[in-house]
Amino acid sequence: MTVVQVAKSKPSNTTSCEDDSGHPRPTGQDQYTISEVAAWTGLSAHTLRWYERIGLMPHVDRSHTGQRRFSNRDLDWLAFVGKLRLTGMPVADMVRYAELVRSGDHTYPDRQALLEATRLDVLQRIAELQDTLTVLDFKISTYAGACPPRQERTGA
Amino acid sequence: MTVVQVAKSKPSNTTSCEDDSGHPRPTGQDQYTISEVAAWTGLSAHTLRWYERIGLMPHVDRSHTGQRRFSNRDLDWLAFVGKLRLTGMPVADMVRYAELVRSGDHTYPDRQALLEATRLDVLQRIAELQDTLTVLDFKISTYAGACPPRQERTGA
DNA sequence: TAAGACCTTGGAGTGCACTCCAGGCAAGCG
DNA sequence: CGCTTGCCTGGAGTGCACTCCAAGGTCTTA
Repeated sequence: MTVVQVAKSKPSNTTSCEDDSGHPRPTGQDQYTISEVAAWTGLSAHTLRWYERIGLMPHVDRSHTGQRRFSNRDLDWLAFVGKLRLTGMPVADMVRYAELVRSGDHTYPDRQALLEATRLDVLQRIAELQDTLTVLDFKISTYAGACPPRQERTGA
Repeated sequence: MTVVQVAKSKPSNTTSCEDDSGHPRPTGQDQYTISEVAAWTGLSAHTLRWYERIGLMPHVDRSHTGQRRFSNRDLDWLAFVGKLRLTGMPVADMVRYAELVRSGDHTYPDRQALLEATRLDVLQRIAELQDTLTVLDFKISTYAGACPPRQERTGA
């Protein structure tokens, strides 16, 4: 039934306290133009500016002429936001999380709660998807000729 | 993608060649008003009418006064559509599938191809979600106090 | 120094999937 | 009979997440 497995928590080779925020970036620099970041993240430059405007990005550095210069830290944040986005979290909630981060260390419990709620959502969505997979596989097998669905009785 | 909301549907344990399109429905009848169907599917009456309008539903029977009377077959179809919706398939694609069904048996290969493509999407989405789970678990573990992230270096 | 690619802004526009509204018909009840 | 509840229609409105535009400044390469 083509199961893809649920919720294995991370393989975790790096379980140390040190995170990996310093890993090498595209150009090896710490200054990226908006189009470089767009290419790297897959987001459009429009979207990156929009993220900043709505408070989903910390304030991005500017060159002396006012152009954005993204740092590696910004890229890390964007990568994380990309993960949150994949979970289906609404942008408004991501903004809320960003606000918590900006508010300082005393928001740790709130942030943890938010991520845990998200985690539960993800778990549920995975379960739903696996359920659809079962249905899909069944339908596909009927179309595969093993069992021609006379008259499309289920309507599908 | 952002798949939102559910619409819990029948468990459907029968996996034989015989489909289960005749199993007992809420009231045991074969005639349901739009509000009964809305309650049962979790969709709004508005949405059900809209589905019919855009061609996502086969033509629904009407009472002598023109009110919709949904059949068990309609409910089956709706349950399947709910599954497709959970996969994140755009409504336009579901309509396309519905058109194939209406076109007759010679569209089996197309339908199969469509479902197989969807299946692959689902597999990929599950993989993505499991990936986000890894990230989420790691973040949560840092907030859990085992290892307070000094200075929020990763930005999260 | 000039062309052309790239960046800036606020605000307007887009596409999707609903969601609601106005105005009206129909059935059941006291 | 009037009242309430439920349903009908076409079309307009909503919320989200972008996406694009106009008008202009900047950077790079020839």
